[in-house]
Amino acid sequence: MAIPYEQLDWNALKAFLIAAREGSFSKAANQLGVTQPTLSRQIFNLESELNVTLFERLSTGLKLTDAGSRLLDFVAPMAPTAQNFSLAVAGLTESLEGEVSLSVSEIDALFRLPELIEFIHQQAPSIQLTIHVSNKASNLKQRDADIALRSFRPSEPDLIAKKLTDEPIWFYGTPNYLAKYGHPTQREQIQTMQIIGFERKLTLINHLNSLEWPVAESNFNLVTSFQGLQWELVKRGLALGFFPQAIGDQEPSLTKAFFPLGPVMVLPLWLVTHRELRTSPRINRVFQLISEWFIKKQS
Amino acid sequence: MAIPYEQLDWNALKAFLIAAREGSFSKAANQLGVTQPTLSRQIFNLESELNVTLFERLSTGLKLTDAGSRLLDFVAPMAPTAQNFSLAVAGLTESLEGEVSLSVSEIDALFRLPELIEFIHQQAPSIQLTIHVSNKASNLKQRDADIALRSFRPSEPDLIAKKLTDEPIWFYGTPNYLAKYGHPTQREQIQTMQIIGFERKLTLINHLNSLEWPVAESNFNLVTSFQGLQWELVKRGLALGFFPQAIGDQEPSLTKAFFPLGPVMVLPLWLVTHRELRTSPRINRVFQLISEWFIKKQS
DNA sequence: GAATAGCCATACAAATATGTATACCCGATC
DNA sequence: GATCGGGTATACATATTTGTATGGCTATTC
Repeated sequence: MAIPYEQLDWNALKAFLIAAREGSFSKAANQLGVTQPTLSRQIFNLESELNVTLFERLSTGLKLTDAGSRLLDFVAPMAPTAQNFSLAVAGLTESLEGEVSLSVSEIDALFRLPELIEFIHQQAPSIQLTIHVSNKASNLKQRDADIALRSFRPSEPDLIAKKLTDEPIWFYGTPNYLAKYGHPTQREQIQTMQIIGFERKLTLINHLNSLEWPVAESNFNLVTSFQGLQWELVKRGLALGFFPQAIGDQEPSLTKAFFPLGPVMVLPLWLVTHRELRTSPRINRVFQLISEWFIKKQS
Repeated sequence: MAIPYEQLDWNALKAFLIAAREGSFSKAANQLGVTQPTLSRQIFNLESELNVTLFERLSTGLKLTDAGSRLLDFVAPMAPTAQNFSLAVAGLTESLEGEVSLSVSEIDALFRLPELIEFIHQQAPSIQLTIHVSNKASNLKQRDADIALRSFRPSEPDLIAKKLTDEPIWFYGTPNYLAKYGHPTQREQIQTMQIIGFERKLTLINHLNSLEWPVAESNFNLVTSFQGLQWELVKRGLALGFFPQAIGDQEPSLTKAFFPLGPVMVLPLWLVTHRELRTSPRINRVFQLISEWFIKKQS
């Protein structure tokens, strides 16, 4: 009855292979990084377990038994397999080629990624980028993506995070829309205006109220979570919208509203990745390139 | 730089394989015959050594990383190899087919083996017998043969020995040769007779002297170590010869000399084998058959 | 023949691995 | 929402393995 391979001591099989190759416990022990008595005991234990004498011990070294010779042929292929595994490990940990997945919000995908991807591709052309676009927080722990841009600090202790910037978020509108309301500069003036809303608008309303913006549901007649549509509706002069300053200021048809009051809020932008940053040169490289790009953009 | 396969922990590779297959440390631990914390630590150590994260740990179990998936493909072939090895072990320890080598002296080869081999072949036809004929003691430890018939007890502690019989050794001669010397019955009468000598005849002379046979070099004018020729020369009436009683009595043309004085000496006959008797069904079987044959021959 | 080097096996002390117990997390069910 | 079952990680006690030191054997060299 054959012992299941799960129950076999694979290190003892390795020891058998090396001892047979070297013809000596002393020499094989050197190769294995153990001492001769240890190896002697390991082979003895293997022989006991298998109920087969693998070697005769001579004072001049080892002599394979017939059984030993025969079994050696069966176990020998494990060595090249293990070596191929080790080469694959080295290839994985040392190579800059391969795929890195990046998770970003819709607005970042529309306004930042074109330029950022061009930058990354110039710096590391062998890296394949896969972009996941979602406004939901990517689950990096479950490997939805390797790297994410997020506007909140990650709470998972396993993730690695770097803060890229603090982004002012302003109300933006067309000059015509703002002229229609007299170029408002007081918070109370917002009560007669429209703001593009998200799906969870009660949360948004409460949050703006806590920031002392006296808004109500009547200010949110247009609701969409798709940030690209928000952008287009604001550009058509239908309502105000919230946008990061770095993005809003790039659009000539939009201008900040309530300018003397400053930004509505400030959101952090975090670059997040999972533990593999420490072992994957590719992920590490992309992480660094994104970081550099934001630094450049701020200077 | 790839780690040499000798330095890899093959049991950890096995653990990786099984954990990936089961998708759970708890289940894999069961398969491996260890506990979950042990397996958890083993994989942690492997990840540290390889500098690669193989699994993400979820409270619902394990999720292979990209790296883990990729490396799994490289290490997977080790499992069938190990299983083939285990099957080969089982085949070796359980099979009655295969070769057994037997070492015997010339005289046994000539007079006993024909009948013994026929008996063994009838009882175990799948076993291949290889017969080594030599008057030198076979070195069983060095695997010159699996089993030996010897007229002295083995001194090597590693060998397994069974005493088959105590063989009387007689002087034999033709009736004509004995009549020529008056059918001798006194030890002194041997001084005028010829005895077939071995190559080391001084040792033989000393030994016979110690047994109170008054012989000298002049009694050994014919010397050969080839036992078959000794036999033929004695049958031609040229001299006396020493033969085991069981063999000498089978030859009608020969008769015991000095019969009232009894055998010249008594030599034991041992059946010897190496440790593999305990693990090889074939060797065990041949050992037993030989033993049985001698028992039958004596009754 | 004596000395030396190389080899394997064994006893005892030290180091390492493993098992037990426990805490925490998540998902499913009631 | 509370409970249960399944899962992983960690601390501490226990068991096992390994290293060090030593002895015995053989082959080679002087």
